[in-house]
Amino acid sequence: MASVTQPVSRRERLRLATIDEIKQTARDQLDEHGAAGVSLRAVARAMGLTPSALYRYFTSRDELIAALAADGFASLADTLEEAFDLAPRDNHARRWLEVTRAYRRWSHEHVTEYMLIFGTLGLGYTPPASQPCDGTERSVAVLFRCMAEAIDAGLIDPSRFAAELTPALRAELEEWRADTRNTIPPEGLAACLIVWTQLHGFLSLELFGHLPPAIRDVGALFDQQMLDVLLRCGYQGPVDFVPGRQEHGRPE
Amino acid sequence: MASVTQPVSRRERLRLATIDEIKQTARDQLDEHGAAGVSLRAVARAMGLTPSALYRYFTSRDELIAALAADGFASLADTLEEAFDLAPRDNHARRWLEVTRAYRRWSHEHVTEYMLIFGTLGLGYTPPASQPCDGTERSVAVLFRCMAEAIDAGLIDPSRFAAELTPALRAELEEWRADTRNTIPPEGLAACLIVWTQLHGFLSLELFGHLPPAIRDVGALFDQQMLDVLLRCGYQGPVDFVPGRQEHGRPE
DNA sequence: CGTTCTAGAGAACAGTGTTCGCGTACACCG
DNA sequence: CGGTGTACGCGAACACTGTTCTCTAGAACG
Repeated sequence: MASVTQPVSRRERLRLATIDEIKQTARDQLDEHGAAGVSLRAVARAMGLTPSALYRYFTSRDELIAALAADGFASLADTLEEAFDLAPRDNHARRWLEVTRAYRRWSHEHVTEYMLIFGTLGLGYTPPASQPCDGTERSVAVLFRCMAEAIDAGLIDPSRFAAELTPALRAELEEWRADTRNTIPPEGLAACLIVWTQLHGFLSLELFGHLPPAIRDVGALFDQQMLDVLLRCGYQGPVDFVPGRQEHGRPE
Repeated sequence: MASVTQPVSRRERLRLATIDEIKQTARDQLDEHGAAGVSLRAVARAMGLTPSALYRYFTSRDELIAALAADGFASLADTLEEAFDLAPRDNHARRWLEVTRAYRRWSHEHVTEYMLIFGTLGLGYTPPASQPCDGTERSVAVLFRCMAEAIDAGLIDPSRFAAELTPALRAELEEWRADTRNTIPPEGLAACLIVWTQLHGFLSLELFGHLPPAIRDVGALFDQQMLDVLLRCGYQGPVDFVPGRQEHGRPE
């Protein structure tokens, strides 16, 4: 959270402060009027500045919004890491549920930022190459750590995926493993991708309003899917369904 | 595709023609510059019209874009229904694969429209209530029909979901079944929601560039996940993995 | 034929992102 | 401490945008 050292002069510190103020003001507008409603002029107005003054800190509006998205992803990663550390280490299903619930909670508390990250960015066009903005990798890393430790503990046996993977796909998963320097076998990575897909798919449908309106207890459905996907990945430890009350029904 | 009858006067026909021309011009801009890059003035310019003239046909820019989204959804529904009808009726896994592949193909051929539908709509803010714009229901209906027929054929036994559903959740699923007038039991609807989540989650991650770059053969991963989710829902019929070449690796 | 109404033009307003040139006050260095 | 450079902010300007008026030519209808 806090910066590591203070290698900055007073000048630099003020500069970083104004950058933060700009981003915070923009975030407020983001929450109020959505991604398209973030206006440089409005930000400047709220700060008592001239529009052109903002160009000392961001070269364009798109860069500002990209910075917001990067910050959002980092915030999500922080939340996930915290949830991971707080969750019980011995109950892998429970920890998985806690982490994914934290994910969902974050997405509800930062709807616009979530849409900024996972929806079209509100920018002119979508950035084709996913810049691995650090937050991305950290976030998925937490999810994958849940899987990896469950595998290591012998509670998940992803060997059933072996038959489903083509040789080429297996090779690419191996390559990916080498890139990210983790120790999960290709079958485990396939499992990781499945749970990550399921998690993201659910929240995406929920936040964009595509879940059936009859479902009011969305949290219960979420828990069901998150625990079910774990079971379907070969998890063999104890699972307590209907665990604890869910705080969030529907957003708003 | 074609209109049912011709209850329109000549005047009305011309009007519909210009509406179509406006939408097509806007679609071109959508593909080129993204959702945020659709400009009423540019559309008017391309058509040799005055900006204000467009307001005879759409009350605002947002309404134009909403119309584009609705059309997109309808187009997706058409594609899915066609794929469903063309697929073999006896091999449910195969049909499921064909339908989901058609879904993916459509999303690749209509990236911007997909993002318009499932990402933030490029509008000022996201419409909180998902207006059931007909295309939505038709699209998911096709997916659910795949499941329903597999259940009816005795090839899917979703009873294992029974233990995962809370009583409240089960009641809401019953309610939803009554709303949509289908015959799928609550456990089957839970299965439907899982496959729908998995499918949408995958495409959303892929299109927004969040899949690991090492995966080049995205189509193979897609097939694997789509068949796997079917198995995880209790499908017990024959499944042939590595079925046929996939035409699409990565978009672009 | 006369009336009605519609498609479109054209101007105007408020707002936007972005660029450029000009001061000025502050941080740094000799 | 005094001079100097530079980062900062201002203000005007340009080229856009969505949207709303008023007004007119012309087609459709009775």
